[in-house]
Amino acid sequence: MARPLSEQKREAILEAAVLLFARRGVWSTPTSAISAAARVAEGTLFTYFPTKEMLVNTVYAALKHELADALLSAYPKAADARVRFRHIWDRYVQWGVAHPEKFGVLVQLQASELISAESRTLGAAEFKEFDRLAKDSIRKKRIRNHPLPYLAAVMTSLADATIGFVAKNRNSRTDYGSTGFDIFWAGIEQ
Amino acid sequence: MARPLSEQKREAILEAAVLLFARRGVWSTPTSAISAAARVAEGTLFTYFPTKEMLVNTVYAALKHELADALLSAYPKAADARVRFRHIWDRYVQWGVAHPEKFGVLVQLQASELISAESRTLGAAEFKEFDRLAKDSIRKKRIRNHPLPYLAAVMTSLADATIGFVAKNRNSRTDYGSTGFDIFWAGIEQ
Amino acid sequence: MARPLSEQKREAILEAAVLLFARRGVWSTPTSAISAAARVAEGTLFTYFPTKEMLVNTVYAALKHELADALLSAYPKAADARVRFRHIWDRYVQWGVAHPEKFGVLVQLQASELISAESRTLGAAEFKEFDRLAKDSIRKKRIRNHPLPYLAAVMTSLADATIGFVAKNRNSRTDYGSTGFDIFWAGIEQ
Amino acid sequence: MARPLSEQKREAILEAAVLLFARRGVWSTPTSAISAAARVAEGTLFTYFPTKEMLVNTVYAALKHELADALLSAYPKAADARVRFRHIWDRYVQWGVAHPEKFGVLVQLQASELISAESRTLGAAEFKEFDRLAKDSIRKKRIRNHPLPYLAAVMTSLADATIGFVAKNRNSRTDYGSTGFDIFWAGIEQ
DNA sequence: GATGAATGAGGATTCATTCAT
DNA sequence: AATGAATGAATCCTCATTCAT
Repeated sequence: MARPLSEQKREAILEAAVLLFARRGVWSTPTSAISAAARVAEGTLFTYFPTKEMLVNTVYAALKHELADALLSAYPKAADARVRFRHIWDRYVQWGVAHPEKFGVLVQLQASELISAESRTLGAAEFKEFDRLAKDSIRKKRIRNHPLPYLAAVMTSLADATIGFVAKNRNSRTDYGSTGFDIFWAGIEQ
Repeated sequence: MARPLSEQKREAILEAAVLLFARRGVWSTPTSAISAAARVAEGTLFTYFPTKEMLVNTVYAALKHELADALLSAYPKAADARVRFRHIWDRYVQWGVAHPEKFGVLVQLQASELISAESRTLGAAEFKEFDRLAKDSIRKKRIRNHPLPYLAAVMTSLADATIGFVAKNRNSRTDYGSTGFDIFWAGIEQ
Repeated sequence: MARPLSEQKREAILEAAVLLFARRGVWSTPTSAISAAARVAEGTLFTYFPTKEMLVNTVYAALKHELADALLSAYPKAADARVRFRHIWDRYVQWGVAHPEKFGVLVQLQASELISAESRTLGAAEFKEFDRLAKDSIRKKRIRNHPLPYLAAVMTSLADATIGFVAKNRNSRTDYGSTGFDIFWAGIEQ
Repeated sequence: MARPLSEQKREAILEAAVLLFARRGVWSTPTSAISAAARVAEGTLFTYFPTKEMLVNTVYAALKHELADALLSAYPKAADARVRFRHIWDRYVQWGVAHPEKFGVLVQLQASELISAESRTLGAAEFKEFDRLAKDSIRKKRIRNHPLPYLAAVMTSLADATIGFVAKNRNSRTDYGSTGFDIFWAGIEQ
């Protein structure tokens, strides 16, 4: 048998891509820079990702997945709706603040025509726990009745906007994380 | 004597740029495509905009300005805070829905590393009426006290998220425009 | 008005291409080598020939045309059929011997999948004087009746084979040029 | 102990190469495509043929050999010169018509700079029966006296040209195979 | 100022070949 | 010997920008 594909190299490429995308922008980072940063030959990148576009979409999927994962650790399944929303909100914002490059790349990719419709659909599907929570809360009349995708968009956009403020105002009077959630919750609660 | 720069050509270039940026993405539209679409020679573009980056930033500024302008037409200066917020919200959303290419480009540019910090600052400054309204409303205790830039970000991000839903669901039951504003208002009112 | 396309540069590129194709083979000569040899920037080549394939097909057409032209100078229109055939034969062989690179490239291209069907058709059309002569000779029963394209192929292939021998045996006893024609004529005369 | 080289794999690679060379051209077929078609690993190809060039030359030699072989089956050693020439001619043309891919590749390689002088010499040597026949016929004054290599070239080039016409005009009035031989024979007979 | 040809650095891939398994 | 991942030089072409006309 030949050398097996190395998960380690794949990861290195993915990580290097995120880092460079964050620093220089997706379109301004050549694949050669990525392979160099990953300490891999230029050609090797293409044995793991057949095109740059595929690499970019994989980066997107990976980040979405990581973010979705972060939302669920220690998720208080049984708690009150507000508590659960707050948990998700907090994790979301914390992840963005803790991983500014990753978060920046996610935002960049969100707006990019490089991400296929399929990738977007798959990315959205990662957040099914949010959907469950929202549906449950609507049924229990804790929040007003809105289409689930819109609710998700509202939370995401608010959180995205919030992350920047938290990051840039760490020692300000205002706790943007809490403030943001309060706005969000007041906006949707019944 | 030298011919003076033609405002008409400048406009043609700018319009062509917006159209093509919307269709193909900023990075995937060569300046040559823009000059062709504007019916202008390749070199001419550079007598109006010394670099592509400058052109992009000018496009950004122009769109920001146009949007800001749209918010103010028939602005009910004397009306109640909620009415005025609603006016701005509606105009914002309407503009986005009515000019999908322009709106799309704005979103793209927002997330792009091509837009200089200066451009962003200038862009934000266009919305001083919003700031005035917000400050006034806080003083009058119609809305809770939040830093003005954050309030602006909250409204913008919510409206941005809303525009997509309005555009894609024109004949759905849900009136995303109103729904969105209700959420926004409930979120910030005192 | 801007700089006009330079016929001189076009020629230089074409000539450089022929030379390098002859030396290194079509597939082994990078466009960069051609532009360098033509003392032109790499990009310039592509303003004259949009793709390498187009360049190759143009080279082919140019050589075919040059060869066809050579056949006709001082063509004895009124002479006897044999004399006219001999004229064409001689000119063909002489051209091949006098321009070994060009001839070599033509042979190479003949066998290449880079030459489009269209190019081949156009190339064949250059030799209409031969067709006229052949048709006339058949009518006058100077040569046997064969389909014109086949007759052309017979002459061409024989001449092609002959050229190599003439070139490599300049001072041999055998005059391959005459010998070849004798074989050709004996083969087709009535 | 090491596994011995497998004649079967060698053949598979050679056959795959011919097929792909015919379809896509020698230069446009990557070795990886050949190994894939031969159901062999990419690296394996190189244990049988150290370089692509070697592989190509081997393909050439194999085809030349196969063709030469075809000429001799049921060769009428004792028959009249014309009959023997006709036999060789017919077999040659038939082989080309019956194996269009192989024939096409041979033509391609003939014109290619990939084939070493040595390969060409060895290839020519395969046709010694033709030389014997020619020498004999000259001595017996059945054909005119020409250098043997030139005679071979004349026949080969005529036959090559003929094969294309036979292949493309299977149900035409003209029997290009016979016609071609008649031309050839009339050209060389004494 | 307007034009569009000229420039050449840059970039995503490809591919023959090597080498670890 | 067989495998197929790893390598990196090489290639065609693009495109922002310059410059001759």
